[in-house]
Amino acid sequence: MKIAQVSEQFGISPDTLRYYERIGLIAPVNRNDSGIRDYNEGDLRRVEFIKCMRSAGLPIEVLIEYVNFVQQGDQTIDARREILRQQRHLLAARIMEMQKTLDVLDHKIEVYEKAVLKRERELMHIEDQGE
Amino acid sequence: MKIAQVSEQFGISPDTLRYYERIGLIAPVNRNDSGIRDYNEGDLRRVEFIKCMRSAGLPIEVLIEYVNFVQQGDQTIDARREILRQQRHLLAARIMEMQKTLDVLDHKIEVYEKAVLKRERELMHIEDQGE
DNA sequence: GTATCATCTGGAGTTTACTCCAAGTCAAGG
DNA sequence: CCTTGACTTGGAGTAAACTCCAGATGATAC
Repeated sequence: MKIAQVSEQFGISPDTLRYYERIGLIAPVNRNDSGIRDYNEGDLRRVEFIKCMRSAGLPIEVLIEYVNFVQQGDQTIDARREILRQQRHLLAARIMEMQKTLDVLDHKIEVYEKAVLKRERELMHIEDQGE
Repeated sequence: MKIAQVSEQFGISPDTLRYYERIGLIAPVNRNDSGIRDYNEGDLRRVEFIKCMRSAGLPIEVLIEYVNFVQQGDQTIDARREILRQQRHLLAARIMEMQKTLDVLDHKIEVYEKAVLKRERELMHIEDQGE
């Protein structure tokens, strides 16, 4: 699969895909005879994983460390699991914080809606008086 | 309340607090005779609100627009509510995306834990044979 | 009264994560 | 054969949000 299609499929620009490869976030992708990237299934799975993690805000640096460990084989399983655990922890905390903010927003929106209703009632009142 | 205490209370550096004021994210804070900031209750509430919104990732630009509307008084209530609604929508979407990633992480961690158990069982097996 | 400390300002520097660009190569269509 | 278009590279540029700094000032501790 060529880079344009991968870009399409995951909503990541070709520039970003090449950038990820350059910095070692995605292992080097196979090329065809003329040096053009041809993503295989493994590449696609890796891209999808990175897309998922990045969309939740996991830092590139941490992900590079993780994929480096993956490439070093089974003796790094403990280290990898620790990275994932730590990131899971941070992510859960961020979700909770965002949920709090969501509640605050909901409350504020509600207040604004009441304010609008109140103003509308007042306007009607003025019209009533006007009639 | 002086800037160092505010910084302490909200976990925002003095530099950031001054920066927020400079860019109009927080209204100018009152100063004492020697020109030093003295945050009053209103200031503190505004700082807390900004802290909350920023911690959930709402862009500074949007928040500046919002606080500008607040300063323009009641005729901007509709606009303000619309900003909050839109940001609420975006935030909810981000939370859902992060929740998905959290699930993926949990699954991967579980797999790693099984892998470790498997390896441990194998090691024990080898020891059994060794005995 | 002087040394230290917190604060002030405007401006420059940093970090993270892309994003864009120029110049070059290759394959296919007319 | 020539043009068009997708792809390549290395490197430069950008955006957002801080973060740091130098130089000045004013207050506080001894």
